Amino acid sequence: MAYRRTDSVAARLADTRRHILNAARELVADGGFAAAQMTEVAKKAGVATGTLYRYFPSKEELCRQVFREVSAREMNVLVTIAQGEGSAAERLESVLRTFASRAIRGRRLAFALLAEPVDLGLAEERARFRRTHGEIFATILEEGITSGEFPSRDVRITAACIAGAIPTALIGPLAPESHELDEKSDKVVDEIMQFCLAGVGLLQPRIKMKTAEPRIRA
Amino acid sequence: MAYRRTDSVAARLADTRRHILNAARELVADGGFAAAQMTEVAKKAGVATGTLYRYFPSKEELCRQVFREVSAREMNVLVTIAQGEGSAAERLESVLRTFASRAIRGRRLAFALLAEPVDLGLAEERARFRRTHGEIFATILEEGITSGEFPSRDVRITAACIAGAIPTALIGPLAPESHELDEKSDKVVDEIMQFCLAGVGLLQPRIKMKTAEPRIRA
DNA sequence: GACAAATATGAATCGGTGTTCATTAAAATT
DNA sequence: AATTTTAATGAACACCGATTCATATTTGTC
Repeated sequence: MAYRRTDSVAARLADTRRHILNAARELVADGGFAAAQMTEVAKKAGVATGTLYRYFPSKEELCRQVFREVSAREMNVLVTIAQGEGSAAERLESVLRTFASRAIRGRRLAFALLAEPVDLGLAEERARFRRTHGEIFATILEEGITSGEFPSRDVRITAACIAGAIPTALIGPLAPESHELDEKSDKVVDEIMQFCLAGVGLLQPRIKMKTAEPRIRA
Repeated sequence: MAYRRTDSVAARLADTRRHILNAARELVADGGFAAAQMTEVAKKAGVATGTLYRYFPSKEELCRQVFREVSAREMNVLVTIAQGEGSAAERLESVLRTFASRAIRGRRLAFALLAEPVDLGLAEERARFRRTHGEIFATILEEGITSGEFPSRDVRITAACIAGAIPTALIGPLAPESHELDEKSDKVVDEIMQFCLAGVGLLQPRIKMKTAEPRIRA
């Protein structure tokens, strides 16, 4: 009779796969994707390099997977807020603040996702990531326009502007070394939000300065 | 007696150097920096690969030089406008429109400068490029705030927002293949400007829709 | 024209990483 | 226990473009 994959084996395989992904993510989290070399990933995961290729067809796919997992977490947070309670303006405000302040907290990872020089494959994932951000913003904008909270605009373009403005404004401060943000971060976030909210044409951009920071861990 | 470099030789050397830079720039202009391989540059410039290394210490330096030349041209255009006649609001408007519409015209080159995945060395040049954009915007903003045209803001952060918003909003459309812009470009530019001008808090953002396009070639 | 110095050449080399694969170990079936 | 199938190993390999360097050519002096 032929060989049959036992549950316990399947579990161990899944476990190894997780280990590999976690190892890769940790490397990325403190050295960027540049630090995610196959040898290092293998070492950190406690497997041989060849083993990596039993779980992922190539380095590119492994990295993409890491990118997707990390970015999916961020996007879920934003989507939850975007689809939650409150007026469009309130939700936009909350989404923007969350985006920015989470990026600041998870600096290195955020830098890797948003700004680190990466190769073609990852650049593609990054583009997807940006596009999704844009869609989240665009949805809220549409609702806000419908409800009369915002003036009429091309929501795609406006959303793209927001999706570009936030990371760029954060990048100087986001650079792996800079600790400049540890004190001024609130101010930076407020300033960015003011720009974006005014940009969409929100008429009373009174920013709630004392909103509690999002409590989900990075 | 010792050898002495003749004028005619000096001229020829300078000429070769130019040829190399031009060849590289042309490759970048229609294939991005990825297409600027030393072999290709040499072929296009009509010299041997080894010769390249008599003029530039490394590929990185050659590419940086190309980046600087191309970006300097763009920045000069913007600086000229920024330091020109008119109210801060008018100049900001003009700078933004020029930035965006020039990027659209020189699509491939703009994409290479602003968005193409590049290696560390070029990423550094790109960061410098962005920073300079920011400074140009920031200067105008400061003047506008002083003159009372804009509300008071942190000009560095606001400028960074603008410097990020424009390229990102253009990127989808800027991607090498997309011809989507050939028709809609005016609309896209207007929409981006509306966002940015509103973002800085310009109170009457009546955009001059019929401003002549800048006439300097890309 | 002869000699020396500078310049150009391009095939061969090098370097760094991702990937492979012959071999070994582990797990499942009879 | 023997046999077969799957999983893991890691040293060797492959790749690919940047870089080098021994050689040839051109230019400058006497």
